[in-house]
Amino acid sequence: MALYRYVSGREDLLEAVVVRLLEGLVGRVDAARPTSWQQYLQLLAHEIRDVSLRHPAAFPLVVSRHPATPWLRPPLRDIETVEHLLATLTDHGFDDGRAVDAYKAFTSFLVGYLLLEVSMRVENVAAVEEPMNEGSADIPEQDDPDTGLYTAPHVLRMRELLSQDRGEEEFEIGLEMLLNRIEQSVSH
Amino acid sequence: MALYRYVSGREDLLEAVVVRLLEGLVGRVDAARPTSWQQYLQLLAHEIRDVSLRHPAAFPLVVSRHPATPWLRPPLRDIETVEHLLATLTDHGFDDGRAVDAYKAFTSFLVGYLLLEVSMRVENVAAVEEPMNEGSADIPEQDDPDTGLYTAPHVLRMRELLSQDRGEEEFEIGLEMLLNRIEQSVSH
DNA sequence: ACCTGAACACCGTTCAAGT
DNA sequence: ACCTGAACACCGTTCAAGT
Repeated sequence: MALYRYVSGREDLLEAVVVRLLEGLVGRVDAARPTSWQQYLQLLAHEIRDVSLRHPAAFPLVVSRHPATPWLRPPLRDIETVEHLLATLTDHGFDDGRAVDAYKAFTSFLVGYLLLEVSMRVENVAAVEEPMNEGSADIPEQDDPDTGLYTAPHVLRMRELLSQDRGEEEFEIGLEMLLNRIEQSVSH
Repeated sequence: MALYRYVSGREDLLEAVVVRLLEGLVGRVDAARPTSWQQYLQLLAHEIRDVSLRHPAAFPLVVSRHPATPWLRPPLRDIETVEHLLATLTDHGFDDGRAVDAYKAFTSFLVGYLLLEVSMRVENVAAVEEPMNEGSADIPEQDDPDTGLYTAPHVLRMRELLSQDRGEEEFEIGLEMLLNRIEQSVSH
């Protein structure tokens, strides 16, 4: 209860966690002195990915909490960060429309990749930490051959590939593709 | 309390909601008799987008609930749907590796775009429906010029563009780009 | 077969007392 | 200035009674 001296309640506490996770982000990107907008976005993307990997259980908060205003998009949830991003793109010759488009595509990309990457890890961690809170009875054990997999030969065959974690590679490829797309849009 | 006759508890209830939202999806895609894998993925993507737009408040559940097994990725959370997708890609000449890559990229794309699109709508709806549960005191009104925006000229200038909802277009463009990328990977 | 009141555990929050 | 016990409201869940 002592926490109530520092935060106004549960919501405020969670908000503070999110702020804490993201603080210093822009500063670290700046410190690396990127020379192109591509490098800038790449650095920023990796900083955020690092956050998500360091705090896999908390990262969903960053993504799912409502930002202060509806036009700020997770995981770039604060004005300072967005200002910095838009300013950087503008400096590199983006007009307003392309800059905003790039911001939106960039945030969607980050949410899509990082949320799924992180949720995979959290599930496994949680499964180990809490020893079956309600048993695996609710969720049918679908890797048990007689509950459904035998009617799903493709899934069965590709199971190894599906559970393989190539997060790093996939992230890199997706990011590269995104940058290419933005590059094309910026040169008409 | 009468619900406890039908579901085993809160978790089970939420799971049932998710199942309900997604049911019939594969069937509707099938009914449209897609002739290429591109068309198949496009139909599937639009079906899921329709779900998210019809149920913006419930859609985050689809995305954030742990699927039955860690190698199933939201929003394609059940074996039948994934089997159908993998089978379709295989039929169209994908090897296992590319099929799985396509599945992963496809789900990441859907999560990224739809979660952000939907969260924008929910916030506005919620803001209207519940008349200020804790006042706007916690969240500093950042569109008020003297709380931060005056130090963020780019954000201020692009504000209209940022809050514009071009969900449909953005989704279409992103999907097109994704399909192109998969196409390239499939032809080496 | 289905619903419901009362009770319980649990969690977020408040407040009056403690140091 | 900071922490804490007791109390309260609220929610998920159970169970014994109701029809």
